[in-house]
Amino acid sequence: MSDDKNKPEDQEKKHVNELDEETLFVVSQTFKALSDPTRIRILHLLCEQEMSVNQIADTLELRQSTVSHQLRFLKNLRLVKYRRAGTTLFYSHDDEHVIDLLQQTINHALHH
Amino acid sequence: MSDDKNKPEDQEKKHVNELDEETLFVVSQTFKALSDPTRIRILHLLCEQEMSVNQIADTLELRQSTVSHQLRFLKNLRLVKYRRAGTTLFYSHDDEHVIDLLQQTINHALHH
DNA sequence: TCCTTATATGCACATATATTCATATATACA
DNA sequence: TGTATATATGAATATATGTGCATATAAGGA
Repeated sequence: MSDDKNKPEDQEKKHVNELDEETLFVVSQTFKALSDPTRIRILHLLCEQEMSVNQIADTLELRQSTVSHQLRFLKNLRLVKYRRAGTTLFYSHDDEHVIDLLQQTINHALHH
Repeated sequence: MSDDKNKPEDQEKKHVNELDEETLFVVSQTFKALSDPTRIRILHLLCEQEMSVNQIADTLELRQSTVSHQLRFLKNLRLVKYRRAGTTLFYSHDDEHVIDLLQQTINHALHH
């Protein structure tokens, strides 16, 4: 058997730019936001319409505090925003790119 | 101010299909794989070329066992594969969709 | 002001996760 | 078979994470 097959170090070695720390942080945070089933369910809801905290909790059968905690997490990453109407806060998604990643991955999972 | 603005329940309410449990699991696992800086660095390396466990460890300045543990994680999700050459295992990526998600997100982070 | 409703927050706790060390396994070769 | 090299694995540990309870805050209406 030929040696080339086992020695990728002999090939033209492409230089891979190591990711800088900030990029690494942003990327990992983005995926971390999407790695929890509860947050996925919330964002999936908000794909289509804005909803109040209690509407989300009722729809997904979650505690109000659980939803509030996760919305804070998503808000800190600027993945959701809200508008106030009296005492009610209507949340909606605020990052098209992240919603796009989520939709892609859901579709991929559904069709495979 | 008009009432409509504050009553999304008056709007035609689109029915949002709740994600089934299996889809939710697959999607969250996929993003979980990409949520750790070490795994991101490994996958980013493997975007461009296959590498042995020790090459990865040397390049990224990680312990051999750390790399091996993470590769097992990625292998279980079929995100990487390997070929054997003697005692050496050359790992490469094995899921174009996931690599695509990673590249998109890195580019997005770099350009914003 | 008092009461009600909607949401946020702090704390506690259980669970999940990433890493390391030490060691086991596997392959090649003398 | 014995040795060297490459990788995998198990146990231990420190840290991160998600959730629930209780309570605080905030806004609106009587």
